[in-house]
Amino acid sequence: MSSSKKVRVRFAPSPTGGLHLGGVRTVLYNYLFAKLHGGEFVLRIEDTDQKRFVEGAEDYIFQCLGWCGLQPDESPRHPGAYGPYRQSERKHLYFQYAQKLIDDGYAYYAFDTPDELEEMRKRFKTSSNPTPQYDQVTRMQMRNSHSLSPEKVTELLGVGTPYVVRLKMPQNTTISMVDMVRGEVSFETDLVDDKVLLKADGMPTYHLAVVVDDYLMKITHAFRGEEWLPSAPVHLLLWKYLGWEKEMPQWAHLPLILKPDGHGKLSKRDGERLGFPVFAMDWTDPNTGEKTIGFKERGFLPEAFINFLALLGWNDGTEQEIFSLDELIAHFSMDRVHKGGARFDFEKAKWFNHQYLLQKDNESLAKMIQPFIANNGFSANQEYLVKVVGLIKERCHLLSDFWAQGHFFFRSPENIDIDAISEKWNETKQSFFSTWSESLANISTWDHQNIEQVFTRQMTESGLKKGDVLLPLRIMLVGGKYGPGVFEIIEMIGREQTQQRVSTALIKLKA
RNA sequence: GCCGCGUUGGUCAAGGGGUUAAGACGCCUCCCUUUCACGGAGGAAUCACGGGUUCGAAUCCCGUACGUGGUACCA
Repeated sequence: MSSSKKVRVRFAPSPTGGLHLGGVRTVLYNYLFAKLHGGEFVLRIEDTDQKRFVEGAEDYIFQCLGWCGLQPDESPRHPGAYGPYRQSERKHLYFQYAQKLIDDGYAYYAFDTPDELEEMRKRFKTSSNPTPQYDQVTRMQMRNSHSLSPEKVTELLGVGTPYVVRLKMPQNTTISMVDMVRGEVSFETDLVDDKVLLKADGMPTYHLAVVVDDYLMKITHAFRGEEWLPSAPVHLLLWKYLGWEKEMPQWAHLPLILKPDGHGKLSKRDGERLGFPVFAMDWTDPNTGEKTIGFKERGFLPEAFINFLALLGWNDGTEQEIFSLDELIAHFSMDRVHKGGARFDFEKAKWFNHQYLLQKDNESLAKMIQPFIANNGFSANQEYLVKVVGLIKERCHLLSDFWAQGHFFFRSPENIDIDAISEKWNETKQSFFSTWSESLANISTWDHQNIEQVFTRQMTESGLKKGDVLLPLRIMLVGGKYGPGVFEIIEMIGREQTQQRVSTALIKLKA
């Protein structure tokens, strides 16, 4: 490890939409690594593709990082000494490096239009080579500063012909590197194409930008998704050609997060299909108006979300699964990151959240569920909510579950599972409930112990057993076979609500 | 197609020549609770396949299969 240099890592998203869970995990690993080594975590915005710019996406990224508690040390909003932090604002920096590569013979001008490229791919396409590349075999048949005479090139440049700059891949060379998670990996240059470095609009592609920026920003460790591994040789070559080989960061290509079922990388469509979030927070596409739900709004605690993500592809070798952020920092190491992709498991994610929910005190939980109750059109004071939380939290996995598990604390149940009691219903029960309900008016001390005592006495007098009446009572009150103790519910919802719900049910049962 | 990377129960995974192959989620059974959940006790379930190397392979090597990623003037 480069011991002398201060550790600097970066997360470099392109602001094109919601922040994917895999992106958050990449941020997390960057963050953990940086903090563990007393380094700096920088956020750089990769907005070199102006066609894909999405309004609000950058702001959204900041919000997500804020919610997760993974604040960058340097970013467009808190610039350090290496700004600007948006590639679009760094546009002027890249040309000189492209020029240097051309001057040194490592890159060249290419004048081919998009149509010509398409034509080439069509022309060389065979069944054994379905996607022909712009490479050493096709290079000389295209219009570029290798195939054209110097005079022609000068002329084309002179009249302002649009051009791109391409990297000239060397022949018959093996390029290898040591990846922090995979060990040594190698590539044959003959199989890599001449990547575009500078686009016709003067913007760099990712390939040039990532190298130039990582160099200029003194990045020491570069972590990214495994999908980048195939283009690693391009980047390796660039570091070398630009003469910065000794400054090159150490790479780590992180395993992908895969769909829970079927094939491929997890996408937001899977979330919609299977009913779970994929983005960190709600994201509304400003162009289509399409809204995608986030972990936050679905009821996750950020600590749980982070903890779950950390363990998806990494573990510290012990049996510990619950880690605070500080513990994660202390225990994290890149060489314990898995090589293989991990399937996303929403059930496990919910389990983590449940663990964190249980750790929270009722006061703070009550505050947190406030918006979820409000979403359903109800509200309650903090004191009441604290009690509700205390009664139902162990049966909630997500903050949003508090409504499903406790809606009856706020209103009469919309539906009553009458079938569950009607079969064994009889006149004795009917009259017992009727008189008991009325007698509620006489209870002086309104607490669940007392209510239960009275209930039990009357029940016995009527010749009934708990098994006969407890379930019916529960269903009258909450609507179904779930929830905390019935007498605690009665204490909470009060005399009138109880009487009302019982009488409503009694009418239905009689009919 | 080609190239890269990968492969331990359904899922996350420990284990890196000799283990009864951990643990967690989920699932099932039982206990607790006359609901559900929590909690407790159990259970089913795994080294992709084929060849080597070795006294001995989940562990090392080779091949195959499968998965996954890439193959853009997108990142």
